[in-house]
Amino acid sequence: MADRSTRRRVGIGDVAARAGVSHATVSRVMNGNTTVNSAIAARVQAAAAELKYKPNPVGRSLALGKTETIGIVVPDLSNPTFQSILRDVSIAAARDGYRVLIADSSEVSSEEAILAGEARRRCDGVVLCAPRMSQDDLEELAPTLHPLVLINRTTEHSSTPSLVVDYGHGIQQLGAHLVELGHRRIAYLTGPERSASNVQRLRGLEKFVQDYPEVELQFIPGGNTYDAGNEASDAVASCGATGILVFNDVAAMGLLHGLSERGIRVPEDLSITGYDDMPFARYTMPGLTTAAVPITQLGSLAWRRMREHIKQADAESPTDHFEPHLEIRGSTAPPKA
Amino acid sequence: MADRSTRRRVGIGDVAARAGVSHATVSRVMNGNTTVNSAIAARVQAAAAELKYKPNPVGRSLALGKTETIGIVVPDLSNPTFQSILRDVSIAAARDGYRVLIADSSEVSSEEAILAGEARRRCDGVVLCAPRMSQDDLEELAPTLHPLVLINRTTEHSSTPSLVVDYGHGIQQLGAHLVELGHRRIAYLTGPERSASNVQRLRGLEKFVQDYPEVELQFIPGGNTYDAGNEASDAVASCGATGILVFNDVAAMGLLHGLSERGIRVPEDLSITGYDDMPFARYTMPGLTTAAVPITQLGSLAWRRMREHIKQADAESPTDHFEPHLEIRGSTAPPKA
DNA sequence: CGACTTTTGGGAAACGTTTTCTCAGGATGT
DNA sequence: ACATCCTGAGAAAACGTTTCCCAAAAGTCG
Repeated sequence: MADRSTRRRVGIGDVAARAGVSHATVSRVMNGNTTVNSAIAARVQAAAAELKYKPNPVGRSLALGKTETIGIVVPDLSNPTFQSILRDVSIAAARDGYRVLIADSSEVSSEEAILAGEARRRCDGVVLCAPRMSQDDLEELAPTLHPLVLINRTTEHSSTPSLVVDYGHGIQQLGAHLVELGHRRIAYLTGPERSASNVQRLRGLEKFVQDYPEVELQFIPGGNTYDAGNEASDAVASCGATGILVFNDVAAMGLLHGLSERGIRVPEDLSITGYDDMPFARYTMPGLTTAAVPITQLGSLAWRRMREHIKQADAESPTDHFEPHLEIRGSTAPPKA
Repeated sequence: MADRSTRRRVGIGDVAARAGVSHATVSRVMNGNTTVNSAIAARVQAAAAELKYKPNPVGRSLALGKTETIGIVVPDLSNPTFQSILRDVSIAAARDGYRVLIADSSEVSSEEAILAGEARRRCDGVVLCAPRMSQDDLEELAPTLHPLVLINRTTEHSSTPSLVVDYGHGIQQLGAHLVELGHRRIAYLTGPERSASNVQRLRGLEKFVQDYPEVELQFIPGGNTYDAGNEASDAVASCGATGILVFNDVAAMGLLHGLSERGIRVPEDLSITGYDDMPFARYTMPGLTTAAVPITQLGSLAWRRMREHIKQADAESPTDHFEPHLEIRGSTAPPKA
């Protein structure tokens, strides 16, 4: 079985034998340890090159106690927001020689804790996007996961860096925008009920109605998918509002499509806003007025925080805030007289 | 340093000590080996549970020679096609207890081989999407990567399963669709020059002009991004063609937007087709006529092939073909008289 | 009740590295 | 010429598992 003439991977021992030195020396050379005679080093390099030796990362990880990999837990990889985060984290991490292991919890929040734990065991740290996890579960889980970076969540225990988007503020801006255009009857097409960012939007809307007592705000159950937005079309069409705040761009696009099929024109008959400013938001017709989340900075900053905590367990753990800004496009206009 | 009272992770040894048995027995219990007395097994289970013991996957991987992880190399995670593949592969693999490590080559084809090699060393197999890699490089690389599954590429050496979309056929269908609508002057807005799937489209177009000698086909340099499509707007507007075949949906959407800004109406003034049928293609206004690539089957089938080869190195290696089908929406119509 | 088989669990090797410890030998200083 | 320092490389331990090999215990059969 240990037949080395057959297809066994070339190991450090093979290089050592070929260069006529010990394992240890080969290891030293491969890791740029300078305490080795340059003539021998050259011989080892040559042997390694001839055999095309590459250190086995698993053995390396075991000895070093680190994998140079981080895990990222997302609720749904088909969601553009998480795709974007994943991509940016991955690129930022790659720049520092780290890789990313993905764990898609498929929106099953009970899986998130398990997946995160498994990921953590395989990786040097975890980036956790768990919008639905209860706060209690999060508080319990977080300490076991360090180094940990949270996206859009925070914990009591302050040693975990968080990156949070101020969803409440963004929705207020969108609401204010509609009011300025003259809308008084406004509806919010909600997101997933237990989503943390949906709750933030609801809080923002509470403030919004305080600031503008003249508006009449109603809530229509929605979701965070195209289909959810699309299926809400009838409810939206008959609700009497002239301006619709939709949970996110994806649902807004579903709604946009549904309305167009019903002959309702946007923005002439109804103003629609999205949320996120995902890449395609500008490509709808009309372009979607939305709150732009500066998602690009988010991924790379997440990695920066992660790196700091990997290097130094007690690094500072600030909560980074991201302010969405209004992106006004064609889907909003003054209401019909 | 090996101070076990401080924050060291609980290992198999701790469980063994607590249960009053040896490492070996704990390992047997954890792996469901039935040759262990049920009373002792229960004791071990209890000890493991009390200590919250979870086997260290790195040690496990080293002993077992497998990581239960596969790598996936993609040229660009912001491309919806690869996002989709990644997601589906990830979900399918997760169902069998495998994880996915991502490697984004950022469109740098010289990186692809290196990334793939590194991924392979860390994983039990690699799914490779390398549309730009030269055939020679691919032939040289492929044997070193097994188990390997190729997306949209094939190799001579027949032990590598491939999943290929017949891009040539799809573009012929799109062309035929335009001809049937009455278009005679048609342009192809090309993709990246060295992209394998672009080459396939070009081959398909050769056949297309043979089948329809009456059409006048011209080529306009484009790309695979929104911006590339958008920037080609002027060239497209002034080329005299009435129907435009665009490399993919993303570029088509960029073009659509650019044309709309210039006051050119689609499909009244110009018919546009995309390619891929990405999720948003139906949400543009007008909806994009496109060749739908059955991308969902692709990811899960890729995993199935991978699993077969992980289990059994000499498993069959078929080339799976995917036929795009025409998806006719609002962006195509008869040309102006 | 003894010989022979079967269970069962421990010891030790294996997986492929890195790193500490140790010591040989050359250089240096006096 | 001798003691001392330093350099550099090998031996061995460590990382955390799984699994092979064996011996002891237990069971079976005549």
